[in-house]
Amino acid sequence: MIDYISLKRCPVFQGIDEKEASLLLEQVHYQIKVFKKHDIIALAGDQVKNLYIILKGSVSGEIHDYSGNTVKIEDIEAPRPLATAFLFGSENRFPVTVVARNDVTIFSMPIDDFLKLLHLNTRLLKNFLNSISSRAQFLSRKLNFLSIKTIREKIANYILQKAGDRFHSIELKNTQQELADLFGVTRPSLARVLSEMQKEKLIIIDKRTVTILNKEKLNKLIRNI
Amino acid sequence: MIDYISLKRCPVFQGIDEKEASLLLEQVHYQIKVFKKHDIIALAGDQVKNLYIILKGSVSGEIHDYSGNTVKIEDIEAPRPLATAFLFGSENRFPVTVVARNDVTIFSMPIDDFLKLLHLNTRLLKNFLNSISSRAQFLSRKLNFLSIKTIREKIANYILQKAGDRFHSIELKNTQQELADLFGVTRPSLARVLSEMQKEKLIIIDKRTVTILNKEKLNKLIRNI
DNA sequence: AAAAAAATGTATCAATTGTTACAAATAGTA
DNA sequence: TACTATTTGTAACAATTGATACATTTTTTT
Repeated sequence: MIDYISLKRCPVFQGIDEKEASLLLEQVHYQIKVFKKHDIIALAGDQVKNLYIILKGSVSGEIHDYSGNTVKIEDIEAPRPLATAFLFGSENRFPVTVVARNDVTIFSMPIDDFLKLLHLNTRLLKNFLNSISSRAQFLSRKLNFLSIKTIREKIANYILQKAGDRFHSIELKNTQQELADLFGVTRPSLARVLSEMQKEKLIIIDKRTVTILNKEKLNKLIRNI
Repeated sequence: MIDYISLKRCPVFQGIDEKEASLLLEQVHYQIKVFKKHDIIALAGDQVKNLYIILKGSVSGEIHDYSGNTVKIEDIEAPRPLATAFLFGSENRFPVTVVARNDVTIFSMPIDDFLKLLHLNTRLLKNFLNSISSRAQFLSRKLNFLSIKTIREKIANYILQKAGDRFHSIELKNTQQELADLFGVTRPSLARVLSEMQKEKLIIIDKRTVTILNKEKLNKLIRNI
């Protein structure tokens, strides 16, 4: 029997208690798979035939370049599910190669069994729909952000979003280089615009602290008035 | 009673025959709404309270930059559903403004009723999961596309994707303005780059037909070699 | 505390794209 | 066909960003 403590931490199983879960899991097939560091869990292009949930450890999603170089796309840690947005849909294949970053334990259940569970339990269905929707929403927000054209607007957007409604200053957790990557611009370009915005007294930057001097103008910037 | 012919063409209702469908639809509430060209169907930020399926016509999903610029994200045509990925999830709001591109008829059903249907019918559930997944997959591809920086690369990418492996020429279905919106650039800029690429004998454009002259170079462009 | 590494500020010049404007070509319609 | 609206081609100039380089500051390591 599976250790349900890890599983219920996963968003998909939230709000379902152990008794209910064990009743559900009795009716379907599932496996617990163990991988060691650097093991390949799935290859890019492989069909996704199972729901995977990482119970322990973390994996890395990688793309292998034409010249054999490896580009890391993202890390996924327990207790997150894997590639839920690719379980169904027209192209249900792994978009990346999944590699174990350390010792990894994975809960695996065939799609059809999972579908059965979704039918048996409303909470599970709602959870899963929420999970997959949130993923799409995340992508959509990313898309919105990328469609902002000028660096200045991106900065305003980023700062105001971080600041929320209440605060005058925010603490940056990233280096300029990381921010620049996030914005999809070069580091010197970002620094230049930050510096301009300081000269215009929109913000003050002191080390990693950004203080908002003129919230109105920042807002107008976003709205491009 | 609704004309089921349009509805069953929608991926969500695929494989469900008229008898079955009418039995299902009897148990829930739904509406048919009609819009004219340029009507706003939903504003970005509006809560998604209903499942929408386009029965007739087509709509455009747009981000309105505050300076009045419009970035078209995509066109959705009958019989596709609308914003399915935003029915659930933490932020169930329209990510884009939805505008009618012509005379549009839309089928609308409250979320709770729809959830009820998902429980009643496995095929429907599977269809819906497929739909929402495809959506996430689409967004993911879109994100990749938007992260391409130069117009030249975007064009190469677009043309090669349209062309697939076999053909030497493709037929554009969009005006330059629509393409430019899709790319998130201005129309003259797009035209300029297209013209340059013609001069460099990468492509030939005759009216709406684009002929690929140098596939290798186009490929290299994408891969940034 | 000293040395090394990383991050930041800034400058210059090149490349790309935006803005605006207008003529030419094409498509749509009476 | 003739007229109109839409689409396309192109040009000149402005604005933004990229690329590169290097000094300075800050952080991390020894």
